Amino acid sequence: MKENGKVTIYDISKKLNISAATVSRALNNNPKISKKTRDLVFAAAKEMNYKQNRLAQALKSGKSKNVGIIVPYINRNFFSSIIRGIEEELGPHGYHVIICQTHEQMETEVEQINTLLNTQVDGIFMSISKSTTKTDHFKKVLDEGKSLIFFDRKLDVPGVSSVVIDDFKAGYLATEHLISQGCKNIAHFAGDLNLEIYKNRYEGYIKALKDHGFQPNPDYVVTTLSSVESGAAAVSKIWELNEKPDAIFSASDYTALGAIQELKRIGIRIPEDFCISGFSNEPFTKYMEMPITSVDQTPLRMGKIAAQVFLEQVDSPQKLTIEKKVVLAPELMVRNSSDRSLHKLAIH
Amino acid sequence: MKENGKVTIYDISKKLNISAATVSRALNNNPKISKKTRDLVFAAAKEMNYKQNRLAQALKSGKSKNVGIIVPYINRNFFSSIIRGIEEELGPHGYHVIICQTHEQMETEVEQINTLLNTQVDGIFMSISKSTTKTDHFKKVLDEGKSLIFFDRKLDVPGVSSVVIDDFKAGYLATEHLISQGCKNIAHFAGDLNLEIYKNRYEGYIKALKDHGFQPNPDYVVTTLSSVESGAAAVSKIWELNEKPDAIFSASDYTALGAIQELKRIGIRIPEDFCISGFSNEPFTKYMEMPITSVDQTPLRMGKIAAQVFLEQVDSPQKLTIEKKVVLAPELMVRNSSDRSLHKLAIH
DNA sequence: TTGTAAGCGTTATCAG
DNA sequence: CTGATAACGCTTACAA
Repeated sequence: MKENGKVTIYDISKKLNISAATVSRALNNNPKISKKTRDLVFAAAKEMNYKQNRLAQALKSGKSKNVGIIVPYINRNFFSSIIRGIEEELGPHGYHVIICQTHEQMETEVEQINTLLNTQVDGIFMSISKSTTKTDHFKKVLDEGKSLIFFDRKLDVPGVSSVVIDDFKAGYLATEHLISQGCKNIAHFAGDLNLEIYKNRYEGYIKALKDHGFQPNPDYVVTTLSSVESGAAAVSKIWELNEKPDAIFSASDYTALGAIQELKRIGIRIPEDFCISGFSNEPFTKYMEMPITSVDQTPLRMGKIAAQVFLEQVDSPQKLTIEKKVVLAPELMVRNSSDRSLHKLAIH
Repeated sequence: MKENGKVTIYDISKKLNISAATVSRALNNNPKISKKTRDLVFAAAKEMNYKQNRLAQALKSGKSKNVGIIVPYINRNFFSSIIRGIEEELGPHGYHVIICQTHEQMETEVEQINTLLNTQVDGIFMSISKSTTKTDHFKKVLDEGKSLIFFDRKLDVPGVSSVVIDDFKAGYLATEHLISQGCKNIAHFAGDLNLEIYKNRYEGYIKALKDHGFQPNPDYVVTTLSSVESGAAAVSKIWELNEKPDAIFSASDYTALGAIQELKRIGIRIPEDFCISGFSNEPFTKYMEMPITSVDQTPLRMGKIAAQVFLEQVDSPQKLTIEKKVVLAPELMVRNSSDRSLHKLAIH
């Protein structure tokens, strides 16, 4: 029957003694085809194990029904959850998702964008790398008439849509929460302040302090890498101060964890003496013996919404002019590391 | 200059007054092209911002330079790490990876395979869903002359290559380790024994017991879901036995965590009174206050090796006959939850 | 060394 | 309602 899985509409047309065009129309449920031939075609297609060649379709139509997703690393919970959200939203619409990693290198990012464009994706979703400063490669995507959507980490580029969480609000909420627990000297473990997300978290922290009558203390702000070791080191650093903090709002769950470990090591009781909040709601935060308060960025939702923004754009005729900025509300997950309500009696 | 990013070799050929064929050859560094025209073509291509259309290339050559990866869920650390491994190995060879999820449904798995074949991927990597029993859809892939590679969860299908870890050995190692810590009554929290991986872990556990002179006790084997709650429930169950166990080899890190929480709740000291080992080396296991012993499945390496197997096959002319079975060695990560060496003095 | 022309599998246009 | 034909952008015999 089939020689090597290469059945085309042409084969069907020969078998039925009709033209390939008719077969194509029948397969696409073109209304001008008689029910009779349509049934005939479907039957033959099934029998001959025919499969549409999406490559040919794509070449003809100019739409590949593929989208690209570029992230620093695939195997970070936050990113893989976003990818999952995009896939689940776009899959039912017939799209496939192609995944690329930048390893935080701008150079790689540029390259990935180029190969994705070569491959004729219909759009690109991405979180920019930490080292990205230029924006030429983003403009190229728009020049080709494809939509570009940033999620989480973005840069302001005209014409580019974005879906992010309100990092400012997240920083504000977390800090306010610590204040509500009675903390007076709140430190902040910040990420790279050149990245918008970290800067916003920092500014939310500052604003919350001021709004509640606290004077921000620059000594209390430590820039850290997102790692356990970095968190422990940062605690050592602030512990040298005369007036020691009694809380930390950390922009990373990993540094928060490192901080907790170090604080315990030097005999500080949490949350009685010291409260702490992380950021990202990494899976491990809720599994700890002392679950860590953290900000949930709702990555699954973020992915789904990014996908919806994309769908709106491809369906729209004047797509290039659309530029949608979605800002999602973060969710503070209060857990033992900062929840004194359970310890109130013990304190006094 | 460029109207809408649609520059083709034809545009270049017109501009240079040469044929499109020559342009194509020049771009592909065909040696029969004079250096002069080659340089001219490259210069013009760059100036006109020409981009190869990989779709057209793919249609012509029959190779899309895309591969599909099908997993139950993208945002599981184990799977996303494998995907990362595949991407990093295949990227430099010009391949893109397309990702699909099955949500553990065989029906979805069949569908995903079909759409991937429609889209002309050059090969498919996958971990089968829990509910998969049939193998027709796998045969279809082979019938189309594409290579199919299973990783971790597999079924035996002639012609399909696979990369897995030695789950039997992993079960054996973990159990033997618990025995070496002095445990006498070792329970096993098993996964669905219809899946090869869980059956092998179970059998490794049984074999280790026997090899060390212990009589396996069916009451000590509890089938669990991979969840924290399920782990706690399983502990309650074995705690009803007259002769209570003094160790657990759990086929999942989540059940191991649930077990630890429940054991602590009822006042059991770990590892002094009770040792426990999980499976998968989930990130949280090492971050716990009491880090959990676990089996590392080296997913990154697994992905890279799966990719290498694929590359060998596409390069080979007789690809269909090749069937490679790779079995990787697991790594037992011994941590506090089962390490009595630090507590020896305290015990006696 | 370069040009001509056919073809990869579809779909759209134009006839009939 | 159906057929012929061109075209999407590229590669590759076959010629020149």
